[in-house]
Amino acid sequence: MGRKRTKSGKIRLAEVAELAGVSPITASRFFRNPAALSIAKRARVESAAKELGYVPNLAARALASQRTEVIGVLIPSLTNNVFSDVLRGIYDASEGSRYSIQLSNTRYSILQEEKLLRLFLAQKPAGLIVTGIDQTTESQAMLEASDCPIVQIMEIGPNPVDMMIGFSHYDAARAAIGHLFDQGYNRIGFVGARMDPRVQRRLDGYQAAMKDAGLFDSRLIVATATPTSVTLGGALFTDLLSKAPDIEAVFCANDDLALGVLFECRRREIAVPEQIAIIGFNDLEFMASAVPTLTSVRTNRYEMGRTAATMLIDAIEGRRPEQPVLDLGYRVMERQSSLARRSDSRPALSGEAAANKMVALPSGHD
Amino acid sequence: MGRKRTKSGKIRLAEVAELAGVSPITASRFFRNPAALSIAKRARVESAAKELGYVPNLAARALASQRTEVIGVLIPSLTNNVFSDVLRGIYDASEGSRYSIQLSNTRYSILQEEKLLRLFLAQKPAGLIVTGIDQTTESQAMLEASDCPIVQIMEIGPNPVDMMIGFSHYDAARAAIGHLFDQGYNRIGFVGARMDPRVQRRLDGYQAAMKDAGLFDSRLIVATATPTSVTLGGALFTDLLSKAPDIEAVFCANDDLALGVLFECRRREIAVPEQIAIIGFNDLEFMASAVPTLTSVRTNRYEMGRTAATMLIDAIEGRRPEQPVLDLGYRVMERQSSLARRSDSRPALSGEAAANKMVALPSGHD
DNA sequence: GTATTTGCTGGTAGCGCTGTCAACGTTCCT
DNA sequence: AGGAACGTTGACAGCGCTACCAGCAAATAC
Repeated sequence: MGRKRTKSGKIRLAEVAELAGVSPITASRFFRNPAALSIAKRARVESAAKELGYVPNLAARALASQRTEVIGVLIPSLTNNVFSDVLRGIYDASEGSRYSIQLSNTRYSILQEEKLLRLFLAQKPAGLIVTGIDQTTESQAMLEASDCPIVQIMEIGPNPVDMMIGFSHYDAARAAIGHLFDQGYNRIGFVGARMDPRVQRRLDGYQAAMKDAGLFDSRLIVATATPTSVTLGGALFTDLLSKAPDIEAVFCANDDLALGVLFECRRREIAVPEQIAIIGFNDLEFMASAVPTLTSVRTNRYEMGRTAATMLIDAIEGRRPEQPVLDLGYRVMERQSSLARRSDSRPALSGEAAANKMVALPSGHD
Repeated sequence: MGRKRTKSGKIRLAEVAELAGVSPITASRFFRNPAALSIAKRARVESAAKELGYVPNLAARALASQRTEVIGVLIPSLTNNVFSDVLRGIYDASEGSRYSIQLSNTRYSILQEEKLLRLFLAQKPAGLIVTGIDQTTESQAMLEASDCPIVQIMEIGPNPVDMMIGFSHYDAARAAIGHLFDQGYNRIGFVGARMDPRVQRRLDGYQAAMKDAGLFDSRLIVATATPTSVTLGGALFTDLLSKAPDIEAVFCANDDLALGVLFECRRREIAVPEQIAIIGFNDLEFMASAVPTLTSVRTNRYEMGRTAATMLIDAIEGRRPEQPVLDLGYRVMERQSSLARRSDSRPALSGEAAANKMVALPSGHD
């Protein structure tokens, strides 16, 4: 027990090295690149570390190596369950790796994002995951100047800072409206909340589709900056009904709103889809078990987070992806709430399986 | 521009000190305890730091001071929206403070929790937030031995490691069942998923209430270890119906299950609450706008997270709370889905406001 | 007026680890 | 056999900051 001089037996790399009978630097290498050691020493260091319960001091490592093993993640909201799926993917992918996640919330403010970015970058993160493509020019410049890999998630656009993974919200919205057209609905309302850039692009897609079909009418649009909720869905739908009582279908910018619309229909005894069809966005779990089951645009959020983190870690470790921009696409999950119109027979409440026809995959964008 | 020798103009504390005309140590003090400086130097250092855009190197600080400004948070799940509310509270409270949040996911495994705890503790966090009171004895020992403040969240129990904030799931479940008794329901089923310790204690509360009333019947209980979902709610309810077709009400261990039960009732054309009453747990946002509106037990998750982080930061900075164990209570939000039974008149679909009667607040526990 | 306290400032010496480079022994090649 | 190439190891010198203690001036006490 005379090995360590510090009180309370602090285990440093030096202690491990001493027990293993090697120099500290060799022990250090064991943790960073075990392959560089001979088999014998590798085993000796390993068992010494285990015996002493050695845990490396990350601060010292970061200071000495001039880099951290932190992946910074900037997302606009913790409330929105869309992001909790993405986060789950990110955390899952980071688990087992040496990297730890540092999460910050921009609250949908690109100025706040810029501030946080400056803070993050100063700590020399190993990599960065940022949401969306609407950074300030200042943020843009900082990201360009930084020497760590960066992944932009949630959507794809023309000028990736580095890597990018997401899908086209514009195309996805067009596909949703296209599906409703196919099913025979023409007078389609739009209900949106929060109206962040991605929701805005969904609105753009909706508008373009409606205009192309010669069906555009501004009275069909209800949008608010208020954060989304199920209750709000009901309220906005009520609004929409008063502006356009003759609507045949509603495209909801997210599933919470769609559920609110469904409940409001039930409250008003409006039959879905016979009187009004509903389509949501994101395909949260509950959509498939609602009554009627609710059509939605599936977005691969968990996979997006997971792939983003995996790509990032690969890039950090020098394995740059051959494809820096990944379009994860979307998929219109057709369910009862958007069954074909003007069929005289009441639609049977059958299972959804048969109705899950794939309408679009990778959004063949840019 | 000949000030700094390092390439690319790295700004260290020394640069700031030089520009301000003070020693590095004085500059250092400015950031840790400005009050210790004379007014004049304080201003000089401040403007020098701003001019150079100085950002402290956290790794160096941590290494030199032997402590970090990291608050470790251990939660069992990122999927469960209960935790996203708690997390939002934690992040909100940490914002503006000097502390950053380090989140890890135990996946409902106390062994995983133990492993993560060891990792965290080795980095000397400023404080720790852990979920629940069911740590392994080893974890318990590590927590006791650690010298940083610790808050246990989500529930309260007899032996706090340090601080504790939550409520009694047992009492809350009893209150839910008590409410159903009051409304005239006797044959009450239990539907639970995941069955983590807190859900288990809700089940215990349910069982105790039923036994006390002489109404216990094991066929009334459907519980599974499967993670919760709306769809699962429907499936478990189907199970329950087959085991006990004569049930009058269902207590769902969480709101997702409750929504699934509601949809399943609709699918089977079972009138709620006329044929079967429903009560959920957590009072997620959608409960109040479902049709019928769904009764639930409100738990103050955001406040719990926020208060936990605030208490922790206070404790870190030496302001220990006078009350180390905080019971945040719960509240049965009475809504249409549990309207009084055997009233011959169909219950009117009135607003919920009047029905929001407080049944219980702080759970007067230990 | 001297002794003591207080407030502010600076010097020195690391915190625990890793980057760089040199040196060693071994194997392989010509 | 001699030299090059490789694989493996270690010495040294910091990374940027802060703990500790000493020093100095101004304020207070006697």
